[in-house]
Amino acid sequence: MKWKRTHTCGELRASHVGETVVLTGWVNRQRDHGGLTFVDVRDRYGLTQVVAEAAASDLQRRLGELRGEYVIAVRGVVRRRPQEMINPNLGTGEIELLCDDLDVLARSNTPPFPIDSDREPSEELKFRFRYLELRRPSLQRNMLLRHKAVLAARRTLDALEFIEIETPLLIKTTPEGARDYVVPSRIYPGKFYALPQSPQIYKQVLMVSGFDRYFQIARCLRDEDLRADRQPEFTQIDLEMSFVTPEEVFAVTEATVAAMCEAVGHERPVTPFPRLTYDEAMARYGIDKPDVRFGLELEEVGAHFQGTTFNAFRAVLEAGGSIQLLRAPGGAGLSRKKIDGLTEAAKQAGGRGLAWCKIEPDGAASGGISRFLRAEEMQALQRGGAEPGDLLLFVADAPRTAREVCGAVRLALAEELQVQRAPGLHFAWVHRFPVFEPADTPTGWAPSHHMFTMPEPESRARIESDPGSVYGQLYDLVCNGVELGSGSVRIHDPALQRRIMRQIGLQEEEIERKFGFLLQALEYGAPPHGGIALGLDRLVMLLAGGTSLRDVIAFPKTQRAASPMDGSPSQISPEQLRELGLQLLPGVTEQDGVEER
RNA sequence: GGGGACGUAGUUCAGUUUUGGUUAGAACGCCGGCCUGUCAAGCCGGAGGUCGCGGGUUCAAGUCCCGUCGUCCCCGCCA
Repeated sequence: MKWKRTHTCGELRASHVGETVVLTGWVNRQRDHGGLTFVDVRDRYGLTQVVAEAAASDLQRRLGELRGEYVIAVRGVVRRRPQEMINPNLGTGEIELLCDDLDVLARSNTPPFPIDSDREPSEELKFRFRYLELRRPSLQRNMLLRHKAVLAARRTLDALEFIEIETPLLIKTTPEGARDYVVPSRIYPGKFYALPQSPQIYKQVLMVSGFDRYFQIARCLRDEDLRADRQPEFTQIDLEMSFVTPEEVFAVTEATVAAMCEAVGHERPVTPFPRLTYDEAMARYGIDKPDVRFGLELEEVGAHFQGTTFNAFRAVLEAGGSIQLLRAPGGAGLSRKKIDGLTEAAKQAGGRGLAWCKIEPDGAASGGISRFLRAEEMQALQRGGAEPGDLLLFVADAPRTAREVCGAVRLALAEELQVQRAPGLHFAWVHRFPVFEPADTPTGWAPSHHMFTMPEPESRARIESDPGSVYGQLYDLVCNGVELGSGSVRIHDPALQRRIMRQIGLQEEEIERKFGFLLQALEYGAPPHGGIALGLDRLVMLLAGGTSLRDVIAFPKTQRAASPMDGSPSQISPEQLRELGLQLLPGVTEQDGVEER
């Protein structure tokens, strides 16, 4: 390099007029007018117009030879643009650089897609040329936003006396949960490490060690199928505190999240965040991660139908089921086809169907199940707020199913009606979850979150006798219907921990083999502790206004968990396999679908 | 594991169904020329195609059928 850069491409203003400066960057666009050539130089800070005039004809010829994405250094004098040539869309639009010399630092092939364009290339291309995709303004912005958010989190947690400690990536495989990514051991042929699904056990051990406020920006890996909001490797802001109640975890989390919002230019959210219990969330929204930006809340209307002659409702009520009502104001205008679409949503959510009727201008019910509705039932519904023009949707089923199905219909209905959502980010806590949920395990129960959650004291006696009624000190942070994080107060009593493990069907031998080290640690003075893990990628996605984690992760994987840029995953050599004591099953090499490039 | 959408020039797409039919188009980009105030510069000219890949039906396939690969969305899965 002939010169050192003196300013960035987003920096120069009218106040710099007259200074001789050096800019470096990529050629964004070049406009050759014959006797006058403009080159826009771009770096991550902005764009500056460089100009050469006929007076310096050789230089102008060299500028004219520049092509898109060439990397250059330009030296020149900052000059004010003529008044009518000021570009108000550009931070540097008041000035331009009158070039006196140029150094081409690197040439570039014609890029496979334009960097400076709103037109979206195919996902395939963007993956293959991820480094060029990252050069585009939207991802430049998102990466910067992510950096600022993480920095704000670190600063906040540091100020609150948290210390950042790294935990291992090569750990022991644990049962339960997601499928592990596994790493073969060379030194112990036939044995494997697992990559962590979260630093859960390590952070609990750190509490035993006396690091009473720990955090980590932790990479987590889960070998499960991908979604727009799910990558196989993702990042959590993982934190754990000793001697705490959920309230203190809430306060720390709120402070951290609020600081992150503020750091990236969002309004600081009002704290404390609203809270609702799991039961309340299920009763009002039919889901444990409610989108509270709009109403359309569920209503239990079983009581209205005690004497119903409508068989579908009567059978459900007699079996102890529930009837959930979703009232869609103005929904009477929905076509039969749209209502069928909602019924489809109900079925997809595990429901048997959707009962509905419309309220006519005169207050009478029409369509759907209207002919089964008796006068007193209609009156009860009207007292409950049903008005002319409404569409009433009913889900009758076992209580839990009825709510879940109705919750799914609620979301579909909001889409269908294009219900106005409150703008901005709406955080909320959902807490007091059941510890166990019915599952296909030897005991019929699995942890609803994870097995380290402290059951509420009053319900501990029922762990064995009535697991479904055991509530835990468990909490989720949700935002705009997205689950952002989840945490709990943990069990620090080894005996209680063993009871929970047995209740989810772990055998004594298994407990010792897989969790013996944790249980042993708990025998040596384990403080009461609790914490939370926040999905950093999802939070940043919301802050950035993106719709996919690919928008906020520099090098994400495709839906099939591959990285087309570098070609991972890839085969390993026979030597590597031999060294690890591994042999591939016949046929697996042919199944390798990753295209060589 | 299952359901759906997409794949045509360097890129984004039209053409594919209704109807298989001569030489597959557009815009942007690229290459060359002209041009002293552009900033999505303009004007003139040019090059550029394995219609993802393989097979089949047909006198004839971008178009119909089967398979396969890739990308995306969803279900299952994700303590």
